[in-house]
Amino acid sequence: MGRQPCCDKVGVKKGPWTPEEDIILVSYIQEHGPGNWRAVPTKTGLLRCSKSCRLRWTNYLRPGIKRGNFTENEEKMIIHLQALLGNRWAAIASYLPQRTDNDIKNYWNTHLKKRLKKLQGNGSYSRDGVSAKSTYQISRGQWERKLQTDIHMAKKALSDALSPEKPSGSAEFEPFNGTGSTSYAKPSGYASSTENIAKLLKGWMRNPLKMADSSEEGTDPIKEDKNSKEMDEGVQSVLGFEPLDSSISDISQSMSPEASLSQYESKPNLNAQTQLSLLEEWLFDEAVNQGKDYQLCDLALDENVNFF
DNA sequence: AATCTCCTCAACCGCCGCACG
DNA sequence: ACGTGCGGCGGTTGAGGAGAT
Repeated sequence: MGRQPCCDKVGVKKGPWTPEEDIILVSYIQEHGPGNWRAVPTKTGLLRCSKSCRLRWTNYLRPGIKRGNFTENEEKMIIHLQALLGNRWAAIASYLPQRTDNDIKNYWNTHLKKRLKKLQGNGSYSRDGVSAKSTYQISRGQWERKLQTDIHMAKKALSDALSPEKPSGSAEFEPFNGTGSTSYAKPSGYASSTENIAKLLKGWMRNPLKMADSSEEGTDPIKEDKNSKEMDEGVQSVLGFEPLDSSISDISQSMSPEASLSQYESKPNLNAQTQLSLLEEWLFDEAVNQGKDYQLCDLALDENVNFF
């Protein structure tokens, strides 16, 4: 009596999702929220495995996802974090809230790994991808422990902030439950985002080529929507600064509260009680050296808790 | 213009950990 | 304490696109 398969292998559709399927899934999640994936195929009539539904949502349809065109800072963060954490893509993705673990994994495998290999050949990088000039006294084990502490503290701070007994200004952005393990309260921000996706998909159905083109150009139609503006404003209110330029904006967007909160079970964020720790300071060192992201780094330093 | 090769990335597979009864 | 089921994660695959010949 082995484990029941997650889905019947017979009659389950595989392969690329169609816009129609996306709409069905998005509509369902808009109404019920993400979670209880096992019920999704039966409730929606989708001939898809529950895992496939979850994956499609988390990697593609979820609001706040940024696609394509990794910025230089994102690349550096990925390289640093990969060196630090290894192939723990979900953990790495927790520091790039707008990127999915799948995206980061793909980007690493297709771009960064090769590039680092080349650089290693030139002697610019050490074996594990960390710049050779950076000799860190702190062991990887210590970093990992501290990272876990960071995440734990962020989770605790967030759950404190969001608990109904302790209303807080930082709870301005209601989380939606990415894990589906608890009941779902539909926040307005999330709902409007999902509406946007539904609109997007409707547009896609009407004019698939045009939509495909725009996505290929790296333009995220969702960003064009007013919800995106709301997100930005939210980011600014949380971060307490206005992005100076596109690179700053990139980072602030990567710290989007919606995206962060959507995975708040595992993602640290820049909430009032959530500190950017030495890790983040370290990650942004190079950007700071390039004269970028001063404000974000300052924030990191201000909020920093000294663990050592 | 046709064919081949390489690259990208969405999606699948299987394992693992956790929650729950 | 144990078994079961679900969700999550990382590795891998393969279809389709882009570029080279």
